[in-house]
Amino acid sequence: MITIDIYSRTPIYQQIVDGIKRQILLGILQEGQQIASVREFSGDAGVNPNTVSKAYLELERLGILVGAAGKGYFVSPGAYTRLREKTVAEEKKAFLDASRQLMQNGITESQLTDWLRELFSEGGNQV
Amino acid sequence: MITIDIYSRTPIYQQIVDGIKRQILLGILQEGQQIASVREFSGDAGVNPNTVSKAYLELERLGILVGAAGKGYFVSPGAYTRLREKTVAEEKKAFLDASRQLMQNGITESQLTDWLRELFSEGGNQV
Amino acid sequence: MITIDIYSRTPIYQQIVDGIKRQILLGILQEGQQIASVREFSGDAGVNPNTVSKAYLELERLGILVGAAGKGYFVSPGAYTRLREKTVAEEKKAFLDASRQLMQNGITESQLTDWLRELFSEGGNQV
Amino acid sequence: MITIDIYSRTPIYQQIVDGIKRQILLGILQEGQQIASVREFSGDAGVNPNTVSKAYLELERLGILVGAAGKGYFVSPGAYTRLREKTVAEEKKAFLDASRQLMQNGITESQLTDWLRELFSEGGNQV
DNA sequence: GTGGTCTAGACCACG
DNA sequence: GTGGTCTAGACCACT
Repeated sequence: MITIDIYSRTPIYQQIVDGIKRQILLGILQEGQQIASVREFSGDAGVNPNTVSKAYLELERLGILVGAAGKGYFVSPGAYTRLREKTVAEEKKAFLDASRQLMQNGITESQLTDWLRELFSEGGNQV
Repeated sequence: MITIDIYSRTPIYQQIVDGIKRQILLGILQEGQQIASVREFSGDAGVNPNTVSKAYLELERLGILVGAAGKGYFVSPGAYTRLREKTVAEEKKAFLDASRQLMQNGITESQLTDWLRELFSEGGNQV
Repeated sequence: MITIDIYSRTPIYQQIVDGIKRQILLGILQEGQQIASVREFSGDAGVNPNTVSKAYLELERLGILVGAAGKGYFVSPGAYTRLREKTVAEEKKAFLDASRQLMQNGITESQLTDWLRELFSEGGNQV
Repeated sequence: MITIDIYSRTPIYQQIVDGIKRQILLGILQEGQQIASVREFSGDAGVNPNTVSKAYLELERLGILVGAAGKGYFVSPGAYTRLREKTVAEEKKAFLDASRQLMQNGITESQLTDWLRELFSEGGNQV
C-alpha cells in the first residue's frame, strides 16, 4: 500500500502521514472506514509500531482520523472534503509563490501561460 | 545585510547560504568581490563562527564562492549567471509541479491563467 | 435509551455507567426495577457484551445496582438518594474549584455572580 | 521545579505540559527565556528524555514554546497572554457547566452566590 | 485484539 | 552541547 523509504530524509512517520492523506484523496480509504491497526501497519511496512502510532496521532490531531484504544482508527467523517480543500489551498499558494519569483526573475506572464499550455497538452502525465 | 531568524526552523547556516545567494542575484555582491570574513559575519550577525564557516563551505561546494586560505572568500567568476539559471530552473520546476497537482485536483488551465493575470496586474509585490 | 458514541474517547463502559446513573436521576429507572440484561443491552446498543458487563459490575461496585446470578440486575434500594447526594457533592466541588481558579486569575466575585445571573435568566437550557 | 508523580494516571508528559504552563502563568518562566533542555529536565526530574521531548513538542504545537535542534527551547513571545486568555476561558466554561448542572439538580442561584461569598471571604486559600 | 505511555539506547543534523 | 527520529521491549486500559 504505502511505500516507505527508510533512506529518505523525510521522516518515516511523515511518509506515513502523507501516504494516508493521499489514499484518502484517491478514494482508496473512505470516510468512516477502519484503517490498518498500528501493529498491522507496523508489520506490513517493517516499521516500528511507535513510529506508526506517531503518524496516526498526528493524523488524529489534524482531524483526519479518529481512534481510541480497543477500537482502532477510522477515517473521520468529512476528512475527504477538508483534506481536499486544504490541499488545493496549499498547492495554489505554491503555484503563486513560484509564479511570483519567476516574475521577479524576469519571466513574463505569456511565458508562464505558454508553459501551462504545454503542460496541459501533454496531459500532465506524471506523479 | 542578511537577517537571521534564530527562532526559525530552517538552519541558520542555510539562512546564510540563501541570503548570500540572494545578494548575488540582486547585484549587491558582484563577481570577484570579497565578502565578509567568517569572523566579521559572525560578529555582525551574532552567530557562531562555525555556523558561518559551514555556510561558506557549502557555497564553495556549490561553486558560488571561492576561498583562498588566509585571504578570505570571493564571489566566484560566473557565479551570477550560473546562480540565475539554476534558480530559474528550480522555480520553473516548482511552478510546473504545482500546476500539475492542481490539474490533478480538477483545476482548469483557464483558472490557472486567471490567477496569473491577477498576480501580474497586482504587480506581485511581495517576497 | 442510552446513546453510545463509539468515536468518543471516553470509554464505552463509562458512557454506559453515566447513562444509567442519569436515567436513575431522571426517574426513568426506579429503585428495585430490573434493568436490561447484559445481552439485551449489548444487542440494542451494538456493543460488546463484555463492555456492558464491565459497566454493570462497576455500577454494582458503586452500590447503584445489585445483581443476582441468573436473575439479572436491579436498581438498588436507596440508589436514587445516594446518587443524587453524591452527584451534587461532586458538582459543588467542581463549582468551587472553578471559582477558586478564576479568582486566582483575577476574576471578581461580582463578575461570577453576573455570569450566574445571565445563566439563570437564560434558563440554562443545555445538557 | 516541576514535581512529577509517576503513579498518577495523568501521563507524565501531560504533567510536564501542565507544569510549564503553570510556571509561565506564575511568571517563573518569562517570554523569550530559554527553558531547561530536554536532557537537563530529564535528569532533574528522573524521567526519560523521550517523555520530556514529547511534552516540549506538544507545547511547541500549542504555540507556547519555540525550539529547534542545536538551540534549545524558548518561551514564545506572547505565550503568557495567549495562555492566560485560554485558561480563563476554559475555567469559565467549567464554572458555567458546573453551575448549570447544579441548577438542574435543584440548587438555586442564591445558594450558589452564598457558596461564592463563603469562598471569597475565606480568601480561597488552596491550590 | 486495540491504542497509549514509558523506558533505554542509538544515530543524525545543527550550533 | 542542542533537539528529532527510530528501534526494541515493556506495561496498562479498553473491547
